Amino acid sequence: MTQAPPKAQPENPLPQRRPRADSQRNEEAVLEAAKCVFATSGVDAPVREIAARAGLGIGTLYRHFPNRSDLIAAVFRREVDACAEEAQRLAAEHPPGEALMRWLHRYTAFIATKRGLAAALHSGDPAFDALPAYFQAHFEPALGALLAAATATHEIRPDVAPYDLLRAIGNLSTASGADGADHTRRMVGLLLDGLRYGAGAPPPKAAP
Amino acid sequence: MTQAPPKAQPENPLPQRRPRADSQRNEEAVLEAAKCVFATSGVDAPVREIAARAGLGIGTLYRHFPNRSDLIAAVFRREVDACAEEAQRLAAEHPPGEALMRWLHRYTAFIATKRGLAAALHSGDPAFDALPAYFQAHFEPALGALLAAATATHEIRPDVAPYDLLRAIGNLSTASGADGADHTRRMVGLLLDGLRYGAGAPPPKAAP
DNA sequence: CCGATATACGGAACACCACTCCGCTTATCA
DNA sequence: TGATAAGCGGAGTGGTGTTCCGTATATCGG
Repeated sequence: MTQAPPKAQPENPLPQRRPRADSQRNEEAVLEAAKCVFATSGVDAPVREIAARAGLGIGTLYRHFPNRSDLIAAVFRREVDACAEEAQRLAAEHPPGEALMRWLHRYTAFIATKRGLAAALHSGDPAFDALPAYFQAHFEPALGALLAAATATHEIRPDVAPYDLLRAIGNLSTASGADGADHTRRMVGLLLDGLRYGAGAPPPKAAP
Repeated sequence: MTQAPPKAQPENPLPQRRPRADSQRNEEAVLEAAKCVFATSGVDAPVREIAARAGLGIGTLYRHFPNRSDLIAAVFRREVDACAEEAQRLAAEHPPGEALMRWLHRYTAFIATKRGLAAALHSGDPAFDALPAYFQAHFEPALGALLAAATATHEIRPDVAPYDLLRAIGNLSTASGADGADHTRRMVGLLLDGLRYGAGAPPPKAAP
């Protein structure tokens, strides 16, 4: 009597049906729409606006992201992934020094779009708790590889840790106000010149 | 015909009646209530909560502060005033070195309550535009006087600018996370020890 | 190929927010 | 001590994030 009937019991622990294709497509559409809306209107943009841009109902959006902060966190992770992957691509397509410089500018652009998000990070919402670790786990190896390659060719000095550089650029980018963007660009440029300052020797092979 | 009637025209440019006593009392009550509510619930606390704590209607609150950000800015200015005034009080009641250290800890406490506000400052709301200047205009002379006095008695090194110290403590206080408060306290302590490091000589009179 | 059914969709409805409006109250002053 | 302008209170407005549930549809056993 306490046993389940012989059949017609849906297996709870292992749902067998593969996820619906439209569901995956819609989640993708929401993320893409949210990325655009956050970029243009900031992270405080209404959820309805995102749903509208994705061409979906609000209910659908909330099915995929139970609340606003989950959506913000998902978009953030997605952009971290994209930026970190670009490090590999740049390393494959350019010489080490140039790949490094290109990526650091790419990273600066990434940080620049995260002004509002930095504030949200300190809001205490548990959805954001894991983001700093995610950030570090992806960017530190990405930059580490670029730095190692550029160090090996003596294009940059060898004594700069990836994490320090990530943080320094992040902090420089918090400068805001009238000429905030300009000030950031100049200061980051100065920092990157500093990277090249103590290099061993410009050409690939030159050792006494 | 186009002229005004000979009398009974209220003078527009110079309102003669002195402001009503209850109005001043209520404005004061709103500021005090807002200070408490912001401290306990953060700057995102509902306006209704502040009005309720002040024992007033919402309309009354909005009569004094046309919108939320005006109220936040007013509370901020008020706390800046209180903290800056305390510098004078401490200078009068303690020897220069101790007055300086006590005030810097007071300032650190002030900064600690401004986590959410720092985010609001970058929100683009024009009500906050003048706050950084207000901040600097009050704190720089306050700290400058304390530093000068402590430098004169050789209790601290003479080469630290007030503005740098204010900013450094502010930036150290942005460290958040698991042990954010603790980390801030340790780092600020270290910074203040650094202040004493290069002093000329401990006692007031000792010159070779 | 074709129902059966779990899964996903859509948007009306809800709770809460900042902010407005206007009839009523009250402090000020002649 | 009125007359009257200034101030007060809170219901109302418009907009937000989030929930709920009837409807539509992709998947899969037959």
